[in-house]
Amino acid sequence: MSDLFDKIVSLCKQRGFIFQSSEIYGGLSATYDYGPLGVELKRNVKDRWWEAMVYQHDDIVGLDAAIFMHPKTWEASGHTEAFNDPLIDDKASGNRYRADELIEDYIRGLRMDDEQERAEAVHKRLVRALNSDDTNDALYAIIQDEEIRAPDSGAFDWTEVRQFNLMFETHMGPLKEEGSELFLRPETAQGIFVNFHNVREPVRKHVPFGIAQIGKAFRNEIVARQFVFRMREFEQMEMQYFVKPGTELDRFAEWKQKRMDWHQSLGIRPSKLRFHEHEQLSHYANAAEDIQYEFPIGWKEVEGIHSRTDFDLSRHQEYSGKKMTYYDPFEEERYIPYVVETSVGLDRTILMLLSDAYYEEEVRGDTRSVLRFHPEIAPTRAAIFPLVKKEGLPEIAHRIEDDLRDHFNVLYDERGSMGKRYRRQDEAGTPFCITVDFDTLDDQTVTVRDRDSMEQDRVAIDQLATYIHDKTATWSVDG
RNA sequence: GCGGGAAUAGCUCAGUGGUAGAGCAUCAGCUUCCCAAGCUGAGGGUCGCGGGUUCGAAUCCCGUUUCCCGCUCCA
Repeated sequence: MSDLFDKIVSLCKQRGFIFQSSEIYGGLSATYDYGPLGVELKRNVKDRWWEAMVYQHDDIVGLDAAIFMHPKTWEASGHTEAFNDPLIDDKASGNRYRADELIEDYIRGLRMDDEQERAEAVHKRLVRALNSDDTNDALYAIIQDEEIRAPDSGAFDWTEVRQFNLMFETHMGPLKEEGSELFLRPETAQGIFVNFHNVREPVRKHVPFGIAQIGKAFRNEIVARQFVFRMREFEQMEMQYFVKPGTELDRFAEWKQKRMDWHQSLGIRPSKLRFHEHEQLSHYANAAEDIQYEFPIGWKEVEGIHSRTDFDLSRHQEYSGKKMTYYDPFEEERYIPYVVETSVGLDRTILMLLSDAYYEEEVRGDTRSVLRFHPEIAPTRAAIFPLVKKEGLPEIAHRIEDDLRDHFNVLYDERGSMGKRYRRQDEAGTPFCITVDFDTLDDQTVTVRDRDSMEQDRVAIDQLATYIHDKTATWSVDG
């Protein structure tokens, strides 16, 4: 783990951004809590995303679907099937296969080669394996004994057969009885798909239009690590854009660019962002690219943009028996819309912002740690200090604090020396520090110190809100 | 999940069988007060948790939890 990453994790704990869940009980794996500063940062990012997606597009509306969904949802989406099976990985290619299907394919191969007896023997063994108490080991033994090779790489280099159960299970109702099993959603997207008509009809939208949602999702990851990068409980910001089949790739290109622009609008350095094309597409996608950020731990995915075809709506139509078609009154045609999805990890975005904003610099032989957040997402917009805590300066500072509260999240601090107070706010990422001094008593002006340049401006008290608004609007990464 | 390493104050760490420490941070007071100034003082740790060995365990042994590194998946 890199030094920089460790420093960010320490700072998060020390300043109250993010810390481990249930720490007094020894912590809970891959689960983190957002403290006072973290929750402000997170809210600001959510607000900014909602503003960019919902308020800036008249063809996108919001939704807040429940975390619990009918179990059939996950059968339709393919999650039940894909994550409740005996899976085996080819170490050579990294591809993952269903162990039982691998063996079935092998049996088909034997039959094609006219080795009927052997095929029958393996088939019997497969049936026994699937009905045994120890299916995984039994399947693994067949693959080993028959020296079944990976279909793509031709390699014979397998992991163990493992039962994957990616979804968290729980029970509806106080009795844990048969048939009451529910899953915590592993993605927010399905809440959008199943509500396609419920949303579209009341808001009278025509295709193309989108539905946006921010919410928690849960995945029982085999390996969940690297701070908030991969958690078992995490938050997604997703938008599903419904389009006419045949137009999806143009929309895909459009959303790719819009989403990249959004990340840059947060103040993220463009050189640290890139697109990354998927090498293999999911069964439901006909185009997929990620937006990656260069974290201190390497290039990692922050957002996925996928052209999901009509897979999801078709499957829900099939499993629910309800029509998921859209009638276009202008073209007078009926079809199941295609979907372009933008899905960004909120916690990953937070980690990206922390990573990108963190700087250490030498100031008069001393090291200054500073989080150079975009002022609009900084947990605290401005801090107000009296130069000394007497001679009436605190009273003036408190009056400024009260005035600015109507505009921004602000904070008052009179403890410690000026230098110390500035440094504290640097580590919290507060972009502006306002100091009431003795001149204020005569001319009603204060100093405003800029977090990034450490330079000060003299500003009239009644101009402070305007000054901060202007500085916020013109802020850029390079200052 | 498998293999390897680690866990001592809010943070970073020292302490290898004999009464728990440092720096930073936090708090109070003084101060000539605009970039972590100085001085004085204070609070805070059953050394991750449980068990064992021992006269005595932060230190040795076992288990467990959490974290880190590799394999893997994704938001």
